[in-house]
Amino acid sequence: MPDQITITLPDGTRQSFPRGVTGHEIAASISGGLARQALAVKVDDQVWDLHRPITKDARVQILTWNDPEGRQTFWHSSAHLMAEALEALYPGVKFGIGPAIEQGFYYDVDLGGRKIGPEDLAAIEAKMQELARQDNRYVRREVPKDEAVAYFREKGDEYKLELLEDLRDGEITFYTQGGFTDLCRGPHIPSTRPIKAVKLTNIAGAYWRGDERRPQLTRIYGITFPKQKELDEYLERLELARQRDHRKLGRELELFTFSNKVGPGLPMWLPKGAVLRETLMNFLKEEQLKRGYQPVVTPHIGRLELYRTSGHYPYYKDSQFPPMLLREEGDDGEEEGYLLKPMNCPHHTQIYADKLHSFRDLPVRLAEFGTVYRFEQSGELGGLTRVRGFTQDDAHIFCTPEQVKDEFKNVIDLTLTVLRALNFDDFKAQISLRDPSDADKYIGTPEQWDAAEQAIREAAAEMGLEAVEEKGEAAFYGPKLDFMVKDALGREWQLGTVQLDYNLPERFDLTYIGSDDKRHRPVMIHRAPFGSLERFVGVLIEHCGGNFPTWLAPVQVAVLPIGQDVEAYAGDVGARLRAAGLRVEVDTRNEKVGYKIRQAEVQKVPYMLIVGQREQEEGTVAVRRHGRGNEGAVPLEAFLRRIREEMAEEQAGRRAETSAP
RNA sequence: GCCAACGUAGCUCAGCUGGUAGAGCAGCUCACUCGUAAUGAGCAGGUCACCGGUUCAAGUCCGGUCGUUGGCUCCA
Repeated sequence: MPDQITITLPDGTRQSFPRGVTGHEIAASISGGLARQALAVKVDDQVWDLHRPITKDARVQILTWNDPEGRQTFWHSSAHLMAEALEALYPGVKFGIGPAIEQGFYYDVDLGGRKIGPEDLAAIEAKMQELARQDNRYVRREVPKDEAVAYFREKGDEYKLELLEDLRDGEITFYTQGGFTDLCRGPHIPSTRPIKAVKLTNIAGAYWRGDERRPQLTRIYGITFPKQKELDEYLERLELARQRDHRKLGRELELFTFSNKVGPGLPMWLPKGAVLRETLMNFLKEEQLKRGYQPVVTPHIGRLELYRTSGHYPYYKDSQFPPMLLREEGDDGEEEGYLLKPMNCPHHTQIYADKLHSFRDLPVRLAEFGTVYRFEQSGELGGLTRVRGFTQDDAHIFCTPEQVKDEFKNVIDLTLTVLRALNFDDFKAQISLRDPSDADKYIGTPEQWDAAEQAIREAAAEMGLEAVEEKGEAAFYGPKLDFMVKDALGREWQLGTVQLDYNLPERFDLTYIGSDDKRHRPVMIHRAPFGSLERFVGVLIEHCGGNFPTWLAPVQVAVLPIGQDVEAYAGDVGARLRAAGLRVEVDTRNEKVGYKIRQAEVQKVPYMLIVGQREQEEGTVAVRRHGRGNEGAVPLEAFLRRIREEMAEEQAGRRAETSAP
């Protein structure tokens, strides 16, 4: 064996190093700065400790704080540091698992009957910082299984013992830093020193191994940074997120509300929120008409038999409101009654089945803003993003297998139109494919699936839509294309969805007559560009921080007379704008104009028109754009042209005009 | 559904180790008639989420219920 190995760096350069070289040594050979910043090293596709010897040819990348995997390693090591602090403060504490997460880390611990609350976190943080300053190295050690078992048996940590049961001898490693040793696969950063800023963010209960029959452990969440400044920035971002929280803005802007008396998870739209919602719906209705959709309307309930046929009842009984029973179990052993609809598709199949369809009729596109009710688990409810009653911008397309690709293109075009009109520039498309190793799970033939998956792929490509493919993510009844949207704070939400369905046409025995004069099975496509109006508006509020594009703003123009002597003129301005189709409020309250401006600014009204004697004499309005301040007086007609033009451009997605928050 | 924290006026929040509630904003009234982010004064507003217990006495302590939030689990 040669004593030299070849290391390939990310830029493609190859260098020879002595066998057993460490990531740290490679970093040092590149630059002293890199060696100081290095947290871990990626060897081929695995992240390793910086001081672990590399013994064969490999691709090597030095990981720093700037690499996601570097931060993960940093946070994983921070979890160990927190565990060390907990052991110091609460002797006898037992440990579950303590991984890094997207933003920070947590550790599940058993405090043995002791309780800790948010007030204890500061002490733990202080202890962590004290320990971090000791600059203790994270030392990796391979441990025989019996020795590992003996260690945790002695320590009395049954959780680690259970974890050990699943591990094979020879694959077990311990990591020790300072006085704390943990069963851990690693990797870790070289020492505790880089952990400078510590914030423990939350305490929550979590079952051991996610199993509700197992003991409940205390999960402590935290995040750490190499610099205090970065922690400060992180906390600032969190504060910003709170400012944009749709629940807070929804109340402040009077968009929606909840009432205990109505019930949890059942949102009510206030007048301003309802305007917003209707404006969105009208926009989509127009776009759908352009694309060959036909509106339909169906009732809010359906017979249980309908949902037995569709397969939704009783299979999804747990997440449905209990049925309205007319008859308990009858002779056939089945109850009879009605169900509040959890989906619109069964109703739509019956509209399709209302008449005999020729292949010449297809595709049939049935669209409805259908309100559905699902009994989400109480712990899942939250704001508008998870509710029990919501309206889907639902449509079902019945088509031939050959038409699937064009229909997907049509829907992609529609969805992109919607996203552009709302300034969602940063979205992700995901094609969910079947898991080829589990063919039995799926309805339809492999040939059908291959064709459908290929059709979706091609549709996305031809529409210029970059989509990631996820194998095994498809539903049992068909592949799908989902749109995930990031809000302004980088959180990801699934909104729009397009799903192919082989199942329902089969279950409802839907047919069309082909050119061969025989009956054929149509394919069904479920699609919803918004997904649910409720969730979509919730995400939209957070995306724009309540500063809606002008075409959507509940109040588009506030007319603010300076004194009572110009109220008549203000009223006239308001009337003319309203006649032009704008949503206008005229503020004739007996207040100073500064106060009225503040009110309109706080309510995030896009345009304020201040009118006084001067404007009245000249037939002008003094325009003030939300967040920007006074822009001077213009004739009312000029303002009307401006705002109309702006809204048209916004809807076409040509302008990303958002006023300052 | 499970765990934890929380629940005081429409909103945001005070209320120490138990001694029957307080501010700001919003609302109403009055005065001021005002030129680009809060005019002043006054008034009114609470079964302290609900139910039960401990106590001479409960917003405060204990138990339960409901709700909210954060997690866990689930999501046609």
